[in-house]
Amino acid sequence: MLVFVDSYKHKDKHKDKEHRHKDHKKDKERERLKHNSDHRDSDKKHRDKEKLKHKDGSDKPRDKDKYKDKERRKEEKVGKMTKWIKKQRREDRRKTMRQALKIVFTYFVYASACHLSLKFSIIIIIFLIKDIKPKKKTKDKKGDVPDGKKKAKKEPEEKWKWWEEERYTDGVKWRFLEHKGPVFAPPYEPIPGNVRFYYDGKQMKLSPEAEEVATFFAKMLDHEYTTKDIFRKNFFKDWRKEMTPEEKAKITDLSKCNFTEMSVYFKAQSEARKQMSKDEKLKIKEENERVLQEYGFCVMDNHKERIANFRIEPPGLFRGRGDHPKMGMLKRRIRPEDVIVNCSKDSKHPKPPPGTKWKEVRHDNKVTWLVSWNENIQGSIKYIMLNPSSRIKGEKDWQKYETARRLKKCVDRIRNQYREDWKSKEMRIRQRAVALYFIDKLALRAGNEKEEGETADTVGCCSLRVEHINLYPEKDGQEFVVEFDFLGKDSIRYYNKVPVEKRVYKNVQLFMENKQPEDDLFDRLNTSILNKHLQELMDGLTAKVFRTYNASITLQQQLKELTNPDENVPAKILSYNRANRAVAILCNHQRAPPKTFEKSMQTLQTKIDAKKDQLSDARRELKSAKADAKVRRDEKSKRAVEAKKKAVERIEEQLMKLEVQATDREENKQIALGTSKLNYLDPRISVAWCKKWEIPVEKIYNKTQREKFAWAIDMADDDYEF
DNA sequence: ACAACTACTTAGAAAGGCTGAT
DNA sequence: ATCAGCCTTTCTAAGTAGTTGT
Repeated sequence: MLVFVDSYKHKDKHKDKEHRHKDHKKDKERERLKHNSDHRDSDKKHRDKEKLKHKDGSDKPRDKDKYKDKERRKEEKVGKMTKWIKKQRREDRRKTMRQALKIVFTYFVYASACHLSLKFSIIIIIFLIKDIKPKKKTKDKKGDVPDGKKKAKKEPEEKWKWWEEERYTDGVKWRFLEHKGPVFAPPYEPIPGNVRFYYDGKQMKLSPEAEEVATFFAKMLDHEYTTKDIFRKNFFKDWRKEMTPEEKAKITDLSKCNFTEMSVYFKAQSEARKQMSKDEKLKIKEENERVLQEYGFCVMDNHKERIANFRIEPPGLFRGRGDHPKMGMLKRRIRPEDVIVNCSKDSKHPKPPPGTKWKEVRHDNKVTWLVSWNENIQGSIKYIMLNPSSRIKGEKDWQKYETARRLKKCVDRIRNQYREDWKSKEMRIRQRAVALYFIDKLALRAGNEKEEGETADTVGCCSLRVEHINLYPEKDGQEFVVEFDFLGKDSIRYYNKVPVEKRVYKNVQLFMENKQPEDDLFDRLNTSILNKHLQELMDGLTAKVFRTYNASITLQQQLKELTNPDENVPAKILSYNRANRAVAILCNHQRAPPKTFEKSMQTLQTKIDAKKDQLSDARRELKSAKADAKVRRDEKSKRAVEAKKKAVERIEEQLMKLEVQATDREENKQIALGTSKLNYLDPRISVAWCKKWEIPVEKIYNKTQREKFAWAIDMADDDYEF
C-alpha cells in the first residue's frame, strides 16, 4: 500500500487535470445512473461512497506552461469527443430510420400479398415501429453499459480512467461483481461411422467414452509428442480407464492401434473449415461475437470489464513443456459440478446449464477470480480472471513498476550490502548474497523448489545444482568465469559465461566443495529465506522485482544510448527494437526460430536487391537528365531533373526501410520481444520515448497492448523517468 | 519450520485471421 | 480471387510468492 503514496506524489502534477476531468465525468455518471435507475440499489450506494472518496486532493501551484499545454490538449480532446458523439447520434437516428423503413416496406410487401386491409396495416406498422427504440433502452439497462458501446462497434466514446481514482487499501478487491459464469467446452461429437478405428489390423467400434479419448490422440498424430515413450505410456494408461471392460480386455498394446482414419478425417475437417464460404465464416464469426458479448464481460464495481479466459479448458491430452513426466495424461472434462463461482451476494448469480449445479457459489471479494475449478493433472486450481485492460489487473501492473522504481532508489545500498555479505562468516549469508548477486546481475528467476517427478526438471537461482555450473579461473582472456547451463522456466535453456568478482568465484567454489553434481548449489538457501531477507531491505521487495527493475532500467538506458535524434522514424524504431532486444536477451526470452524464417529472409533480400537495381537505374536517369539540362538549359528539363532527384530520394528511403527491416528481423531470429514488452518494461518509458521523438505510439504498441497500457499512455509525459 | 494450498504473473506455442502481392 | 506470410489472439502451462495449517 505504501507503494502508492509514492506514485501519488509523483502524480501531483496531474491532479488539476483529474479534477476537471471528474466534473465532466460526474455529469456523465449521473446521466447513466438515470438510465439505470432500476439497477441495484446497493450498487449505487457503493458508488456514492466511492465518489466521496474521490473528492479529496488539493490544488497545488504548478508549472504554468505544462498546465496550459495540458488544458489545450484536453480541450482538443473534449472537442473531438463531442463531435464524435454527435456524429454517432446522427448515425443512430439514420440507422433507426432505415430500420423503420425496411420494416414498413417488408410489411407492405407481405400485406399486399395477403390482401390485408389498410386500417389493419396501419395499426400493425405503428406497433412495429414503436418497437424499434424501446428495445434499445432495455438493452442498455441490462448490460450496465455506458450507452454507445453496443450501438457503435468502434471505440466506446470514453474509456474509464481508473488510474485517476483511488484504490482499495484494505485487501478488498471489489464491492460488486456480476457475471454470466463460464462457457463450457462443447460436448463430444461422435465421429461418423465410416471413420474407423483398427486394432491389430481389425476394425473395431469403440464406445463413445473410449472413442473420444482416442480422437484426442488421433488429432495429435503428426506431433512428435506422440512418438515419445512417456507420452504414449501416460496416454494409454488413462485411455484404458475410459474403456469398457471388453475394450480393456482387447486393447492391450498401443502400437497395435491404428488411428490414421481418424487423423485423416480431422485433417479433412479442418481443411473444410478453411474452404468454407465467406457467408459461413461470417456466421461463425457472428456467433463467436455473440458469445463474447454475453459471457466475455462482467460488471465489477459499476464498470463493464472484459474477461480474459471465459471458456473452460476443453478436455484433451496434457502437453507439458520440455521433459514432462505427465505428458499424455488425460485432462478431464470439467462439468458445472466441478466449478466454483465467485460473485457478489447482491448480484444476479450466473445460472448453471439446465439440469446441473455449481459446486459452490461464494462471495469472496478478497480475490479477483470469477470462476475456479480443480485441474486433474497437477491437482492445481485454474481460474477465470479479468483481461489485462481491466482496472484490477492494471492497478497491480502499475504497482509492480512503482515497486521497481523504489528499488531503483535503494539498489546501491542493497548492492553494497550483498557485497559485504560475501565476506560473512556465516555460510547461509554468503549463499544468500551470492544468489542475490546472480539474480541482480543476470536477472535470474528466484527458483522455487518443485516436487520431484511432478514436473519437468527445471531450475531457477535458488534451486541451481552443482551440475548446472562450471568454473574457469580463466577463459577466453577473462578471469574468474562462471559458466551457467541449465533449463529454466518452460525448459528454455539458459547458457551464459560470466566473469565475476574474485570473491564470488571463491564463494561458489566453496559452495561446490564435496558435493555431487545433483546436489543443490545453495544448500542453505531457498526462495522464502531470500524473500524474507529482501523484505527487510525494502518494503515489498522480492526476487522478481530485480528482474522488473533491471529490465526497465536497461530499456531506459539503451533508449538513451541508441536513439539518434537525426535519424528518421523507421531508424528510431529500429533503435527501440534494439533496446527491447537487449532486455529480452537479459531475461533470456527465446523462441523457436519461425519455420519460415530462412525463406522470408530470402524474399526480403530479393526485394532489397531489386530495390538496389531500381536505385541505380534511377540514378542513371538522374545523371542523364542533368546532362540534358546542362545542354538544353530550359525550364522543362530543369523540372525533369527535379523529378528524377525526388525519385532517387524516394527509392533511397524505401531501400533504407527494407534494409532496416532485414537487420531487425535477422537480429530477432531467436529472440522473443513480446514477453518483456508485456511484463517487464515500464510502459511509461516507451510512451515517454514516443512522445519525445514524436513517434506514434501505435508503432510500438498494437491495439491490445495499447489497451493494457492505457494508463501509461494517458499519464506519461515526454520527460518521464523510470 | 515446513508443507500444502491458493492466487496471481509470466511464458512460448499454436491457432486465427488479416493483408498485400499475384 | 487466392494464397503466403505475417502479426495478433488465444490458450494454458509454468513460474513466483503469499497464506494457512501442522
